[in-house]
This record gives sequence, C-alpha cells and structure tokens, in this order.
Amino acid sequence: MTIIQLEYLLAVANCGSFSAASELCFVTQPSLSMQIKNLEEELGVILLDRSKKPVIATDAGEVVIKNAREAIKAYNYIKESVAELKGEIAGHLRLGVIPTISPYLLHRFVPDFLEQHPKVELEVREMKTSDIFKALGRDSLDAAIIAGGMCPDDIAEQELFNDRFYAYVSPMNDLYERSNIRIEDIDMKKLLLLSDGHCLRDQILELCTARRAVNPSCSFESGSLDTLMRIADSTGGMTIIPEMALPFIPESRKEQVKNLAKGVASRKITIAVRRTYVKSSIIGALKESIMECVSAAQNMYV
Amino acid sequence: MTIIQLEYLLAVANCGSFSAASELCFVTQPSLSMQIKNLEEELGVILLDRSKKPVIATDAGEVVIKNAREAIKAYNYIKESVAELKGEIAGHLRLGVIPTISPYLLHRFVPDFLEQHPKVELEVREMKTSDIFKALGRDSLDAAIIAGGMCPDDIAEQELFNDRFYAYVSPMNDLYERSNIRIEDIDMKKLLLLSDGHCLRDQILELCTARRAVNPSCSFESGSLDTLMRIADSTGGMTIIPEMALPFIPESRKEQVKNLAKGVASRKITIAVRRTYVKSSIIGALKESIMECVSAAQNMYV
DNA sequence: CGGAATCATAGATTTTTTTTATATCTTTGG
DNA sequence: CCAAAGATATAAAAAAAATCTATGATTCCG
Repeated sequence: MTIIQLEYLLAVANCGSFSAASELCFVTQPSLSMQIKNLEEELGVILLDRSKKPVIATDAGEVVIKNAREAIKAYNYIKESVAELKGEIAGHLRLGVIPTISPYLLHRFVPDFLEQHPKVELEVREMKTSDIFKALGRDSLDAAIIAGGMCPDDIAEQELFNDRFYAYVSPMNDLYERSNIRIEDIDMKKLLLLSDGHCLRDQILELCTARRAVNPSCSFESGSLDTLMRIADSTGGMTIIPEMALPFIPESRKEQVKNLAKGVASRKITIAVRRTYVKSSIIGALKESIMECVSAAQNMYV
Repeated sequence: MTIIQLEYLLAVANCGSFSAASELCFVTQPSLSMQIKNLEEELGVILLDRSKKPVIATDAGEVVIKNAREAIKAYNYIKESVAELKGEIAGHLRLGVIPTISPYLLHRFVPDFLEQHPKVELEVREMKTSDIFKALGRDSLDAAIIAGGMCPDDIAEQELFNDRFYAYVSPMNDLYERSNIRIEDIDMKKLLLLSDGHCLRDQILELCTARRAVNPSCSFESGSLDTLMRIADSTGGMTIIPEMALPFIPESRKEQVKNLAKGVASRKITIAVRRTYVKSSIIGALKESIMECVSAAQNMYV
C-alpha cells in the first residue's frame, strides 16, 4: 500500500471514472487501474464497483476512502510544516473569494502577487460565504477573502481593510438631488438588492432595518452589482454599492454615486483561514500584497 | 516523499543509528541512508545530525518526525479498519499485563489463543498500571490486562472476571488457627505488601484502611507475591494474595491459605483499550480465549 | 448492429529501490 | 600516535516496481 495508490483511489472516488482519474493524476489509465488492483489485492477487499456508472465505492471502499483522506491530509501536512519552518512562500494556495469582492479586487493584487512569489500556484474560486466556510472546514480550500464579522469558531479572520458603502441612485429617483443620503430616507421599494445568499445583501438589509423597522421585501433582485446598477438606471431605483466598485463606474455616471450619511456604513474585508492551518507564510504574503495594492489604489480614487 | 522514507526516518529517530535502524527495517544500511538522503533533498532540509552519537534529529527533523508519526498512524489505521471490516482475527497485538496478573494467567490462555488464531502476532509486555495507561495513550500498546476500576477517560475497560483476595498466613502467625479471617483482625505490622507502584498494593491498603483507620506503614515490601509468601513463612507474617495465585502454592502449604470474611474483597480483572481503537475483533477473540480458560480452570481449583 | 466509451490485460520500457563493494571519517584501544 | 573497529556515504550492478503502448473484453447508446 503506497501513498500513490491511495491518491489514485481518491481520484477515482472524486470523479467517478478510472480514465478521468488517470488524467487528473497525469498517468495512463492502465497504470492507475493496475495500482488500484494492487491496493485491492493487498487489502483483500474490492474497493470500487466498476459495474456502476459512475464507478462507485463498495462498503469497504467507503471506509478506506474516508481513512485514506485523513492519512493523505496528515501526509501533506508534513511538507507544509517544513515549508512553514523554512518560511518559504511556495506551494498550492486555494483561495475562495465572494462574488461581491472578486470582480473589484482580484485583478488588482493577483498579478503582483504571482510575480512577487513565482513559486506559489494560486487557484481562485468565486464562492458564497456559506460555501466558503464549509470548504475551509473540510479542507478543500486554504483561505478566503470575505466580508467578515460572523465566522464559525473553527475559522480565524485577519482584517484587511474597511470597505465603505455608497448609494448609487438613478437620476429619476427622488434622492438624486441629495449629495448625502440618510439611510432613514431610503424608500425600500426602490432599493435594489442582490439575490438571496449574498452576504452583501444581508449586510445592507441589516443596515436598513437597524435604522428603522421596515418591510424588507424588495422590488427586484439580481446576482451582480453591475446588473443592479443598470436596472436602477432604467427603473428610477437605487442600490447600495461598496467602495471597491466605484472605479468601475463610468465617468458619465459618477454623479449618481452618493455618500451615505454617517460613515459607519461599511463592511470589513478579511482573510479567513482554518484555525489549525499552516500555510501562514503564504497567507501572510498574500495579505501583504493585498494591503499594498489597496493603499496604492486608495490614493487614486478617494 | 514516500511512506517508506518516513518509516526509515522514524526508525533512525527511535534507535539513534542508521545501521541499527536498517536492521529494524530489514534493509541494508546504504539503502536506508539513501532514502533518508532523498527525503532530506525533497524537503530541502537536513533532518538528522549525523555528527552526534547517537544520531539526533535537527529542529526541522523534530517537526517532521512528529508529523510523520501522525501520518503513519493514520496510514496504518487504513489497514486496521479493513481487517476490522472483514472481521479478520489477524495482525500485531501489543498486550500489556500487570505483574500481579501475568505469572498466574498468561500461561493459561496464551498458547490456546495463539493456536486458535495463528495469524495474530502477540507481543506481551509486563508493565505497571500507570505505564500501561501512558502507553495506551501514546499508541505504543494496543490493549492491556489490568485490575480495573480507575481508568482515565480515554481508556475503555471490558470486564473479564472477579479475582477474590485470600490471606496467606505463616503457621507462626496468631491468625493461623482461624479458617476465616476478618480484615479488622489483621495486624498491619505483620502484613507484607508489594512495593510501591503495584496496584494490588493500593487495593489491599484501601481494603484495610476502609475497614478501620489504621497506620498503613508496613514492615516489609517486595516486588513479587512469591517472595512475599516466602518472607511471611520465615517471619511469622502474612500477606494477601489473589485467587489466581492459589494454584501455584505447593500442596504442603495450602493450609496457610485462609478465606477473608465477607466475600466482597476482590479485584476486577479487565481488558483496557483506547476508546478510539479499532482492533476490536482481535481483542474480542482474546477476551473469549481468556474467559474460556478461566471458566475451565475454575472447575479445577475452586 | 455498429461505434464509442470504459476498464482489464500483456509485454516492453523506464524508473526506482535495493544490494554489494568500497571509500571516508570518527572513535577507541594498545 | 597509529591501527583497528565502527559508522555513514558513495558508486555501480542487480532486482523490483511503476509506467507506457497496444490490444482485448464489456457495456452503453443511437
């Protein structure tokens, strides 16, 4: 029984096919088949039911796969702990980013980061906050950039910066003439929100309902802030956008961005990692890259 | 980085020498040296300081060794879980036995057990109870036969049988004429006890002091019950012995064995295992073997 | 039924591991 | 201080293992 055999087994378990798994492992299908066969022979149990499509684990296979995941995790931890010890910025980093951050932040720090740390393989996935917490928990993600504040206990957050909220108002809206908008004045019927599951939606709703008890039902919802702004334009509505989205508003519409009265309205952008985690040197480097480009950018558009 | 390399590393860490480790691993010394070198190369760190005698781990080595132990534990667990699943009675079993049980019980069930389960490699170690708990905790022991009653939380006990206490009295002792001895009547000055650290000593002391507040200082102590009995004979003293020791008392001295009044005076013989343990099928078989031979023997000498 | 897809098998090839033999270095006893 | 013994490293040969190419068997689907 070798680590490679276990890795092949997990690959098949993950993608449900010998040939697909062999590609993932960068070997030919017979090679992978043979190793799985050897493993089954050594353990004296059939692990995979090849008659099913997709290939499925037998009862014994389920047990072995579960334990193999643990073993491989412990095994990988050895390399990570050494990299950590050497303070080396290298290795694979799987980074989750929420949809209301990723389009406005990634392009700014990713190129710099990769250039400064050529040994890091960065893999970014756009995910909603709840999925990020799950993924961090089951170790299918190393870190994530989220709007912080309510992490589970097993996740630790490191603060990056504050991201203020602004109002984006259609010229046809009653509030367009104001340069400063009080949350109490917002007509919830005209406020456009992201669809359910986005944490920015919840944060904005909380902001509004905290100021006055109001019916939180909304007239329209969408998955992207850009869409929301376009709908606001054409319907005489408004929406709330974060500061990091401002540079993407065309010059001709900059007038529609209004301050929100009282500066407390903002979200905290943080890096979230599992508490028991090791890749802290990479994450430290990532944090540095982000901070750097954010402070550079702030001089530009504030 | 392979499992074998990690095993070689652990072998060196355990015995402090490349050549000795190579024997433990059943390979030649150059083979082991080469694999350690490959491992060091891959990790990019020197793990062992060869200039020291015995060979000692570097700081990085300490970290890797610690994590490698965990990884190999998880790795071995895979095989064990499969054996478990198959209900197979096979594999290595490291069994601890306390000194006041081992000479009276082992010879009775071990031959039968090994014959009935030829695939089991049994390794018995005589250890004191406190060492057994430690060894179970750090996974250097699979199970143990002890006098139960006060296990730590992470250890589970399975009861085997009760082992009554008897008095062994010198003919010169005042109590020799009695056929039934009350604990209250024992002269603690004449009571011979095992040396400190044996749980049987503590159990007997507890038994005596529970019945009456008494000075527990003793006139003589020894590490073996047989010695204790011989000293009792020659000094007019007495001692307390467990039922399982009775068959080893020569016929000529059987008269010196006396019942203790009130039958509650006994110890519980149990099998102790770590709670998170898997080799339960082997341990189940072991339990069965012991129970069998005990019930057979009870017909003989009770 | 024929073609495509999937997994198994066989033999050749390459890679890796182990062994044997030997060198280097350190320690120890005379 | 030197020689012998002990321990690890190195190099080349041998053995073992993993991989690849090619092909066969089976199943699925149109």
